[in-house]
Amino acid sequence: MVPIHTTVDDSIAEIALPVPLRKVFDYRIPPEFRSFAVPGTRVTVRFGRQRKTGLVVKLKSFSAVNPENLKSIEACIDHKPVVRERLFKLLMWLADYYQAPLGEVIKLALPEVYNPKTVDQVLHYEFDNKLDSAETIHGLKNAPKQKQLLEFLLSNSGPLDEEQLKSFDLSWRRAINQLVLKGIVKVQQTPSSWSQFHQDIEPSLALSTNQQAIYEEMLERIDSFDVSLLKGVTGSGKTEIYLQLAADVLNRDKQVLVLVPEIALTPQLISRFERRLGYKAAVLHSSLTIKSRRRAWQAAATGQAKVIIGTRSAVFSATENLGLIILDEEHDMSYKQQEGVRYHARDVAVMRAKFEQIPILLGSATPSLESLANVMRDRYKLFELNERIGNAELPHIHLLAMDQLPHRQGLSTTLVNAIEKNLAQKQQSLIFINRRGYAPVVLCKSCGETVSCKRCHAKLTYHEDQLLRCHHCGFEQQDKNECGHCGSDSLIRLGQGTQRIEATLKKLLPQARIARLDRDKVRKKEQLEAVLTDVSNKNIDILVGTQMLSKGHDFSAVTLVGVINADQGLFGLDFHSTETMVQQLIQVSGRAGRGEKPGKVLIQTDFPAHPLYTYVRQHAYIEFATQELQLRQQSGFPPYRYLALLRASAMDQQSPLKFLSWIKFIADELLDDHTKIVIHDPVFSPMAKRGGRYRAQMLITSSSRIARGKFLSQWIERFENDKRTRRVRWSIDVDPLDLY
DNA sequence: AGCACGCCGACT
DNA sequence: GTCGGCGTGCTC
Repeated sequence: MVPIHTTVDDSIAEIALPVPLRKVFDYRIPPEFRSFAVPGTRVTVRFGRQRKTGLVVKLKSFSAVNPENLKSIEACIDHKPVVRERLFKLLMWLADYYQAPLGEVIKLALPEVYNPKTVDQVLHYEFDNKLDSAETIHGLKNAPKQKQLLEFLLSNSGPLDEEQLKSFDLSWRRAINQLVLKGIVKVQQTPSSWSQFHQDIEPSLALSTNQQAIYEEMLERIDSFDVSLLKGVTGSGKTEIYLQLAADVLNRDKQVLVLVPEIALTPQLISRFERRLGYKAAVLHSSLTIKSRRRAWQAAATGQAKVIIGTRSAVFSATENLGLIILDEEHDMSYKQQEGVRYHARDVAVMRAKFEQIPILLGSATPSLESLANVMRDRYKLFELNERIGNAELPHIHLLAMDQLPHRQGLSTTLVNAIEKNLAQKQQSLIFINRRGYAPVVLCKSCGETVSCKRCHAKLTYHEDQLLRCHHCGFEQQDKNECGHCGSDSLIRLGQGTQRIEATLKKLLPQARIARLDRDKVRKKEQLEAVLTDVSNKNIDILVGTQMLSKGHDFSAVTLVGVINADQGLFGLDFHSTETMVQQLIQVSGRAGRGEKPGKVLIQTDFPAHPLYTYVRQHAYIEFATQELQLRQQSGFPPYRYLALLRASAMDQQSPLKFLSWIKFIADELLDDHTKIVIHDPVFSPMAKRGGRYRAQMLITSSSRIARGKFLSQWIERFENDKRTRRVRWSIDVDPLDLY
């Protein structure tokens, strides 16, 4: 056969566009753009009748699309790739693994990429020195704000950037714009600069023998892909190992990426890394302003920022020369995105380390069962720090059998007495309860009905501000005196939330300074900081809160921890709930007695004989995990089988189930071999109605990750474009954590 | 997701 | 008569 000779000219580009379509689109590259339109650069294209910014994924010479239908790239935005190859590979892996459209993944990971206006520029403002300053200031006597701002500007030599002006006054922009309009102040655009170094540096601490051994072994693995799992009880000095390892990587002129759970990203943590490592950290998290996020992102991407600290989505930050990833509290569920592209930042971080050929360090006092299973499979290397630094001992954990103890309003007298004694000794106590609000149930005594949400199958929680709130959809209504069913006025508020516990404690211990920490109290980050500062300055004796309390905050002076209502996790619906419960109990216990004085933990329970509490009491986490892993294996749950959950919702009750039954039928046709993939029957979700929509779901389990991936993409392709699909809202969750 | 086309109801 | 509701179809 005569070979067909054709020129490979790479005149076609595959473009990823920010649309929820599981494909890339082919466009012709006009000759004048050939040198610019390379993978990782942004281009403008006509898409249907719209104009869109897209990212070049790859080049090719032929397209399967009819040449008449091919459009051309309109313009190139960049002169060099904004997403470099390794990161790009990671995003493509992610789109494939989580069954998400590539364009969506790019939008999620790099929200700025699709904004064509993204430029690395900062505005600087300067007094126009052709004018006479004294005269100009006098002329502004009727505009005090502008006058003040101008004086501030003049008191500094040279131009000031937006950050600096913000420090003068939060409403600076209005005034400066006026000054610019009047021609008093000149604006300049200059490339943003990043001041790399942090001023005051703290020396490193001496490592214990154990820490030193771990550190040295990790150091040997610093030049290649390697996953280390550092299991260290609270107060055992995990962070010191992070810091010293990070310092070594920085000395090799490489960057360090530090990932933490959302709630743990506090100024204290950032400043600790900065002071110890000597570099200013680029901080990335979801609630930053676009401008400061862009600055930090740019600093990381250009390699100016050596230390990058962030939450979940920071796992995607572009880097110049990444040398190490540290992921703290690796068991924390907030690493899993629970909407849209449902990725798990821990798993993505490990993949990223693999693509970058660098080590990754996962740390936790209570490692996830997935990670421990990976240790058993020899994929991760386990390091353990089982003792606390210095003289600190692990806290003593006692169970309070609620059926045998007098109690009122959910508080046993034993616990109250212990708090009181602690208070008398001027020591702090922490009370942990996993429920917000005042009372989780409002019940009519005469007809037995409870007040529930109109939009969800859930009971409304009574809050102190006389409002009944739904904790699932945000619905609120005024508290009323009459029962909606029988009209009687005998409504009672049952059960305890954080607010009622706080109120009861205030009544019982009027001399105590009590604070509360939950989502209602601390809506904003600053409020959280304020409470934490109050606690560490010893302005608070008793802190009542939800699991927010268990996340990484160092309350060094707390010597007593009380846990109310710990039993919820014992009979949870999820395969995951016992793991989470034990982790939470051990994590809150870890808040007790990190300083000189020993800590005490009191757990109120109705089931003191339950075996889970034995593990908790003995701090036997690894033993618990080993046992639990056996159960997971026997019952066919992760990490031994791989799951995917298909969810569907609609305004009417029947459509979601109908849809799922239909796609199950398609799946059964697709699968000739049922040994590797099992599709469960569609069922209503445990909370069948939420936010006004009816929900159903279907679980898929597989013994093979690869088989699951192949099946899912074939399956989705079959049903996603069918008009029956459009009657429902559907989503796929690969490796789901919540099965509801 | 957007955006258009298209076919039905209730308004100046 | 037409303004606008959202069902359906398409985007290289």
